[in-house]
Parts: sequence; structure tokens; C-alpha cells
Amino acid sequence: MFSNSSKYALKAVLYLAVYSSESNKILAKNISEPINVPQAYIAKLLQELSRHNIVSSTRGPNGGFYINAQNREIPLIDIVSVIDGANRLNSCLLSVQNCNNEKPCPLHSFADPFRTDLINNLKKNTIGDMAKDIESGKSFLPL
Amino acid sequence: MFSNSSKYALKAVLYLAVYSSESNKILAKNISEPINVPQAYIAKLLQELSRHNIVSSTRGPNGGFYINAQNREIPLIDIVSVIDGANRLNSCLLSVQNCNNEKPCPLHSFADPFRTDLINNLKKNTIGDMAKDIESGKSFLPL
DNA sequence: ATTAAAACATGATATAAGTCATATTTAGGA
DNA sequence: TCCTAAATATGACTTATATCATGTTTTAAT
Ligand code: FES
Ligand code: FES
Repeated sequence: MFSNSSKYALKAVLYLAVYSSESNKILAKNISEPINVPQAYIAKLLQELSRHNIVSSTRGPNGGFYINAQNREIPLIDIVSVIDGANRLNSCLLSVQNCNNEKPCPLHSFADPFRTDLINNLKKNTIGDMAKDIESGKSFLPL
Repeated sequence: MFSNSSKYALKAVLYLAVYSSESNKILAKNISEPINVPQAYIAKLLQELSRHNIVSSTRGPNGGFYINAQNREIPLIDIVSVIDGANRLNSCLLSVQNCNNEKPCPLHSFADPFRTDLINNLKKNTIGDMAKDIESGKSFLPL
């Protein structure tokens, strides 16, 4: 579904959304442990996200990564698009090609509603939305 | 979601379900082209499935792979379990670990119902069921 | 029996995904 | 200004997945 890289990226971003702010930046190595991802790896992913303005960062002393108000409005789909490419989610369950509504494969009928709904949710829900769920105890960040 | 190998395996099995029978066995190399999978690769996958009694085969002249009445009753989930392992589908969207209903991750609420549904469908629907859909024109085998 | 056609078993290679290491640039503080 | 802490850029390494190749065993026909 998602690659490991996307999973890691999502976890890292949500972690930042909950625990960081413009005045409380977090070092890559300090994100690594709580989300259980090798630090050199998460650093690389965060750099990629930073380049696409999905997370914010400043370097030098007292630098680090953080999520600002603008980042908070970004939908989750942007994260997985940057890491996995835009249309990984559109691939047919039986083929490397894209899913095709006109010529549905045998699994299409019981897979497509799922995928469509998931994609819509990823477009609709922002980083901030998810952070709120975590803060209110409705959901949790897995290791 | 599924690995390419599982996709290929599913396609090959469904192809056999539609076009083969005990009296009409099909060679690995003749399955390869219509489902668009390298022949050495599909041969290997079919051998694995044969070892698990998901497809039938006989060797020697006039041999080949086929689906018999017993194979026809096998649910789709068995195919992907053999190729991808039993619990690839249960992994949490954000973690390599398994999905956990007691401590749902932020994506759980809009992913889990559908995944559960998908898994149930894979358990409920057999190879024969899918073949019937193809034969009746309700669905198609993708390249 | 001999031969040929096929699956079967095993392993080698290639490509992609994931992980690690190092050098460079930027920014803040002494 | 100089030093240090951090992100950044780039590339090397490792592991897993996907693909290919080769030899062996089984079966049926002659
Ligand atoms: S055509 Fe296969 S999932 Fe839609
Ligand atoms: S806990 Fe993440 S998908 Fe269920």
C-alpha cells in the first residue's frame, strides 16, 4: 500500500505536528527514537519533505525540524505523493498498470471503494487534523 | 498492498481457471504471454502454488498446469498467503507492525473497515467464483 | 527401452528499496 | 570573527524483490 518510506515520513511529520513548533524545533536524531526509525534514514526523508515545503527546518545551532501553521494545513496525500510518487495508490490490484473502471479486474469490485475512500480521506485530512486526534487521545502514534 | 509476485500469481491462477481443465492443460510458457508476465518467473510461481496444491500439474509430454474441481473451491486469500505470507495485509498503515484496534493509529479509522472487508472478500470468494465473473463478462483479466 | 516433453528444484543475476556514512553549507553564539 | 551545531547534498552499502538460467526428474509416446 504505502512504502516503508512513506510510513516513516507520515509518522515523523505527525510526531513533529504534535511535539514541535516554531519555537521548539526538534533534531532529526531526537525524532528517530520515539518513532522507531533509523536516524540517518529519517533525516534523509525529512530533508526531502523540507525541500517540498511539507515540513519546516532551520539549520545551525538551535535549529531543527518543525511544523508551522502553514504546514499544518497540508493534506496527508502530499506526504505520500512526495515519497512514493503520485499514483502508486491507483494501481490495479492485479496489475502493475492503473486501475481501470471500464475494464474492472475480478478484484476491482471489492477493492475499489476502499481505495477511493482512502484516497479521499488522505486528500481531505490535513496534518493538523491528525495531530488533533492524537492530542485528544482519539488515536496514537505507533512505534 | 500485494507484491507483484502475488499479482502475477493471481492472474495466472485465474487465467488457468478460465482456460484450462484436466483435459486441457496449459504450459507455463503459454500462460506467460496472455497475462504479460515473464515466463521463467510465472513458472516459478506456479511451481510454488502447485507445491501447495492450489493449482494442479502433471509433467512429461502433454503435461502442464490446470485447475481442477477441488482447486476451484480454494479462496483467493490462500494464493496471496502462499506468496506474500499470511499477514502482510494486516500491517498497520503507519507501521511495519500489525494493526492494533486498541491503540489505533491516526489513519486507522478510515482504513481498517475497508481492509477488513477486503480480507473477508478474499476469504469468501473462491477461484471458481472469480472465473465465473470473467466468463460472464462481469470482469476482465488485465495484462 | 529409448526418447522427448514437460514440471521441478536450485541457484545466479539484476534491479529496486531501504539504510548508512561523509563531506558541505548555513546560522547562531562566544 | 571564529567556532560549533545543525540541516543539506551526495553517494556508498546492504537487503529484499524480481528476474533469469541451468540442470534434474517425471511421464507418456514410440
Ligand atoms: S481494475 Fe483491478 S483494482 Fe480496479
Ligand atoms: S493501527 Fe494503523 S491501520 Fe490500524
